[in-house]
Amino acid sequence: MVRGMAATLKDIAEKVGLHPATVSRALNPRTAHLVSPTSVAKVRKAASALDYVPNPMAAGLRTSRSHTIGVVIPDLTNPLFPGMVRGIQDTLTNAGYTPLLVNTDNDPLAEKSVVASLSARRVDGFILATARREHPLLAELAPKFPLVLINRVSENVQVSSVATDEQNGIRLAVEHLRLLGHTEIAHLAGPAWSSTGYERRQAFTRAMRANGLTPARKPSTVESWSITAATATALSLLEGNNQTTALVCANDQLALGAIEAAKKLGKRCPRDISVVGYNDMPFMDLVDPPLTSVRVPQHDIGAEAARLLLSLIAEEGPQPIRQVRLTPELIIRSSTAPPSN
Amino acid sequence: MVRGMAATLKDIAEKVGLHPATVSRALNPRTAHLVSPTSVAKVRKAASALDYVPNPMAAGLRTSRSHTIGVVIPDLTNPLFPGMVRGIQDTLTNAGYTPLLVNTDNDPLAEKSVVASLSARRVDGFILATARREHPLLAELAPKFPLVLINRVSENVQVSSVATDEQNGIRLAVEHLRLLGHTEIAHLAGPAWSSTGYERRQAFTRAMRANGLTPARKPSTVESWSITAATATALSLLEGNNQTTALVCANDQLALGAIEAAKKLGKRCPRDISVVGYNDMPFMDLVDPPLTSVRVPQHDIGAEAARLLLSLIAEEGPQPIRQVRLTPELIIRSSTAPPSN
DNA sequence: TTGTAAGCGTTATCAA
DNA sequence: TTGATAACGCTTACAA
Repeated sequence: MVRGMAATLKDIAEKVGLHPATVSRALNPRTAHLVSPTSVAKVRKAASALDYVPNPMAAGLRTSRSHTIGVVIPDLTNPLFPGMVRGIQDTLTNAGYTPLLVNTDNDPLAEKSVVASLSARRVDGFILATARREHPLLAELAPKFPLVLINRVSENVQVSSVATDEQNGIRLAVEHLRLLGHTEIAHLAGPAWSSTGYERRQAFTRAMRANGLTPARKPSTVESWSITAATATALSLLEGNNQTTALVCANDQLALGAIEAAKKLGKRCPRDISVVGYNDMPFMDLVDPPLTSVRVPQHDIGAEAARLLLSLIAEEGPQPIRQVRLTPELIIRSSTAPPSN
Repeated sequence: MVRGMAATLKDIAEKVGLHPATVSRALNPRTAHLVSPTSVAKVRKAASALDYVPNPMAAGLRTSRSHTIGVVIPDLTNPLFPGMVRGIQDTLTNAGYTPLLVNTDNDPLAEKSVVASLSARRVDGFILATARREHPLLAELAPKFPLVLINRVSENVQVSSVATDEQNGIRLAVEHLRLLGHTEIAHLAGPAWSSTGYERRQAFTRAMRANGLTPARKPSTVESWSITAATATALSLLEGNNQTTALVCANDQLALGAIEAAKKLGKRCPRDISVVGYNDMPFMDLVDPPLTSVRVPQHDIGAEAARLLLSLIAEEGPQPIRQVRLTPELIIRSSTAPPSN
């Protein structure tokens, strides 16, 4: 078949001597029962003989559903996201939906523009993995679209979400360090504008208290989720500080930066300083030293978010709010050890 | 504005007292010159007042162009791809196109089905990053769609492509090792079904000859692009083999597997064996030891492929074939050193 | 410069 | 059980 010449309902109708409307009904599982079995069979045969594929633009124009989902993430090259995106893709594709993936680079302006272009494409819903705590778009989007947040929850607006239990994850890290014998534990926190940065910082304070510990010092906040920024902040945290023996980091990039800083200061990880990361991105088992990290189930988060969104889309009437929390797991490797002094 | 109530051309037409067709012309940059400047101004104002966004399904149905591009990759969670995909996304989005991303997991059946679903969506073209040498779909797709291959070229079918110069990349690796003093150099080759595996293997033989060297032994072929498979193959390559002092690996995963195998055998990298990777994926500077690798410009490949595809789409008449080769670069780190004996 | 009218391929309503 | 018809929102000859 030549491009631009795909078979249509009309072609099938002519071939089998039925009306296009009947053919449409026969081919649509939801309406096929309205058509006589004989006709359905004939239509199906003709359809496959003609290599018929329904035109989603025509169907969408008529039904105003695109079977398309906007997936908004900060940055695909951040190794945290590919796993989640695949979870989303696998689930949506199975259900006959197509994800439209965009990046915001955590820039609110860029986010506004990509979300606008997704609305223009008439997506049927959104999965948002953007991490800013301030999120004006959310209030704007939530009433208009089925919506699921991943890897974070909303503080103000009532929206559905799939995230890990940060309290629990950070608690696992703190407990692990306490059990190793650490008491002087500090937190390398993520950016204050970031929802995970904020949540994990609070979780740290709480987990320390729950373990009967006092933080070695006020958490140091890294200005962006990057290794280089983390190195700089960790440098000033660790320099001339022989008290702190362990560091709970708000994600793996920060942990890598902390290890880098320790190396620069002539400290050895884990001998002089234990470091725990968060997310357990790919290859964290191969860095030097292999990183102890709180694993978040990336594929599962994505898959669960997609399932949840599809159920919201299927929902009649007002959108229910569902908040799913998945359980993180501590992966113990070689960046943590008992304190040496 | 409430969901499902977006403004249409007709709404604007009523507001400004013109016909919808005129409004359409005024809003379309390609036809705006046919409309009086006064009308254009009025229409533009009304359009933005009503938050008008064109409905791509309606436009697409009429023009049979979806402004959508199918992007087919093996697996998004392979760190080689996110950079390329972002290059594609950034370029396509700027041009008003939306990429539709799918994974094949290198399974020909899965590939067939995802490509079918993309055709069903009426994509305007394809970017294919699938790596199998046997590729029946290619011959089928090429006559029907504008098409660009990335990270590989086609052996049989004439299609456009953007890839790095594998000859050159492998040559950089071999020369680097020779300059360090290695003469007993072996190749850990990628799967034979894979086009890069095949190309790099050939390139290795040629580069050795060009450097006046004889390969330490016949290349060992790894059955899949995975670290574990590579570990197994490298184990049997290195075990009881004290002759080989350097390994050129067909990609970074294989290099990581080779290092793992060396460790298991009590060999130290780079002291006992030098290892070179290919691709220079993210974090290869942080593994142990930091990996010397041939860097391929991931973002550039994606961006260039998108630009090329857009130019093919704009082309009238038969599709020209353009083969772009980008230059790789050797990143020297600590997995290579002079031979110690 | 603008209006008219037809049609892209589908689905939903109504009638037979 | 099937057919006729209209409509979704847009573009594009063609006519005025």
